[in-house]
Amino acid sequence: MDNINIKVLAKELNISTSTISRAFNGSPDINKDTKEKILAFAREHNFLPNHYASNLRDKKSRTLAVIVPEIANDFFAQAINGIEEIARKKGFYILLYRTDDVFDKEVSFINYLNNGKADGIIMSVSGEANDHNYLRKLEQKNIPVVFFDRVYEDIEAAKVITNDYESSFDATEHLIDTGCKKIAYLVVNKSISIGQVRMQGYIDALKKHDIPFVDELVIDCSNDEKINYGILKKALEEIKPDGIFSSVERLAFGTYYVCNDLGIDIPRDLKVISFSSLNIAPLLCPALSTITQPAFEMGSKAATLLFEELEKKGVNIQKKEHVLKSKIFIRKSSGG
Amino acid sequence: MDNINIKVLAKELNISTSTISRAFNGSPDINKDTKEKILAFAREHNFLPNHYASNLRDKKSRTLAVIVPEIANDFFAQAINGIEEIARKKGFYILLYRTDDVFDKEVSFINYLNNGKADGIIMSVSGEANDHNYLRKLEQKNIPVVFFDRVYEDIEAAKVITNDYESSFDATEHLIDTGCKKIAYLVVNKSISIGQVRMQGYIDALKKHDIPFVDELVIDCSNDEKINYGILKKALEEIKPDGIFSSVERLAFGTYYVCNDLGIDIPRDLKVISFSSLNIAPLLCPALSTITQPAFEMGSKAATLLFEELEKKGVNIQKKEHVLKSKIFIRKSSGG
DNA sequence: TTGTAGGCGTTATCAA
DNA sequence: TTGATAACGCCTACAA
Repeated sequence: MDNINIKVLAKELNISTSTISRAFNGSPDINKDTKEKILAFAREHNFLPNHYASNLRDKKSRTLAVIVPEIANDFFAQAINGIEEIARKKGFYILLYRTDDVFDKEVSFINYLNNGKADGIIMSVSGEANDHNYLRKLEQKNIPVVFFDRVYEDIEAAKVITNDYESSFDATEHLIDTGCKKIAYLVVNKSISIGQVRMQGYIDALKKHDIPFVDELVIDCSNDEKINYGILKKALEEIKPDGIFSSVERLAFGTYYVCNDLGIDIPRDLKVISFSSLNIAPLLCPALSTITQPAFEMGSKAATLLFEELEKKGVNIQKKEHVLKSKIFIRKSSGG
Repeated sequence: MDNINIKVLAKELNISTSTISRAFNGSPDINKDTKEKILAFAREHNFLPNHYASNLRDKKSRTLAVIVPEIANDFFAQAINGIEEIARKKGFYILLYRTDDVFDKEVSFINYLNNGKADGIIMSVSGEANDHNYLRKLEQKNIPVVFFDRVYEDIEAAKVITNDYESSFDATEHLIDTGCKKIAYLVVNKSISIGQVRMQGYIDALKKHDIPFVDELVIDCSNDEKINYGILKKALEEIKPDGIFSSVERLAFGTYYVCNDLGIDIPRDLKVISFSSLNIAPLLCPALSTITQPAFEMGSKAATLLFEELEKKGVNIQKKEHVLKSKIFIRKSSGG
């Protein structure tokens, strides 16, 4: 009995394949003893129904695709945990894909998902918007998508985001309150929606306090640590800001490194606050003030919304933005 | 043309299904023009061959299962990246599963994988060894397994580990060299192999320097931050070690928090070194001395070994331990 | 180079 | 409560 399957089992037990199948699917139409006999025999022979055959019949994979720009990142790792938590309760598994912020990888994976690999998709988008028709194809196939954190505005789907504008406004205002006059905004990709929203909060806070917005203070960085080091060093040396509002955790770390090397004292010479999901922000030198998104909750919320869509029966789910709140933690890096 | 498939395409194009199939599988037995016509038409109608049907035929899923205790953890996140890198090159995708260090979850997932969901498995095991027969079943199904970091000694499989004994010995000796007389060893689960190996390095380093091993200095912690805080606080207050060798990153952080609260000065009163994959260890207060495993490389090595097994043709792959080297970074927390 | 046809392993429908 | 049978969508001998 090498390649065991339902047919072989049926023959061995002198039972039909339908009955075997019923034993595995919690069907009520089966005698208890028969079922037990089948399951016992199956266990003994290490048999389980083949997923691909089942999926082919059911057109269901019980798999969720999760697409994120990076994995080795506190925010995304925690969000994945949140997704997994919900998925697990539903008996679903996670197919994980990392885009490295490369648009083409996102497109190719989405296209790959287009035929049966996953029942639904949860994603934080890679980058700036070009043509999003590759996502629209999913609709035709009834594969729902939920965005979290980084979204495409032009795609109709459930979206889980945080109150980025408000947090950014508050963070910037906090820096102003501590006396900063020249606050730089650090961003990785100015053009993606999240970078823009956060920048708008920054701009409006400046405006409220009659501080002119200076283009030069928007420091556009890359995904490469070394290049960023150069950019940040140059900015700190030449522009000499007295406050930093970083829209991305990594850039705050970069700032720390540069400050260490240049002998700039945080918070005396430079106050820093950053979006960050780092648990040990209090242990940094100095403790980093953070705007912390509820990463885990965002993940679980996104998964919950996805399951609502998957389970809907004719009823239409609200494809709208669901806003969760970030928390601001003032610590020593901004004088707290 | 709602539910499109190879048959529908065939009818539309007046071509047989086999030819359609050939167009998608890089078969040489097809006219170039025919192929182009088919692919163009398919693209236009947003068609791709169904994975489940293909997998069912081929008995291949082009999917790798990755099982880790946690995701929101620098070591595992980096290792997953390494795995993904290789998998991607091979056109494989990642099914991710987190065990939370719960043995039963590991068993249930492995059993789930037993029939077709993945072609191979890369795992860092959850916990102490009980009965590992659930893993042996995979062999029967020709689903290869590669372990990394945390392994089961009694299962024959390729294993990617680091020179833990040596690193632990060196780290402990380093603490001794800086003058520590009373070094505590922090561990989460004494009984799993990795905790034991690291402890042995610690013990042997003590022995070499004629420092008696004291059982009380082995601090066995849990997976719960709060409980650990209590354990560590008690240990630091009552046992008053002058050195800490932590086998797990999290416990070093816990130590930092306790020291902050108790006013214990690192490194003056207490020197600390820890296994850790934290990138920003230099930014901690004080900068943390670390034993850093090559997490990314471990992941990519594990994946490479797995593919060797998957691609083997009759040839037997060496199911042995592959040892990569950790690096020790001496920083301020241990007086560096 | 293309077409025919059988089967991959499962499950739902229908009949018994 | 059980069994026979026809799909699910694809791929690969084999034949043409």
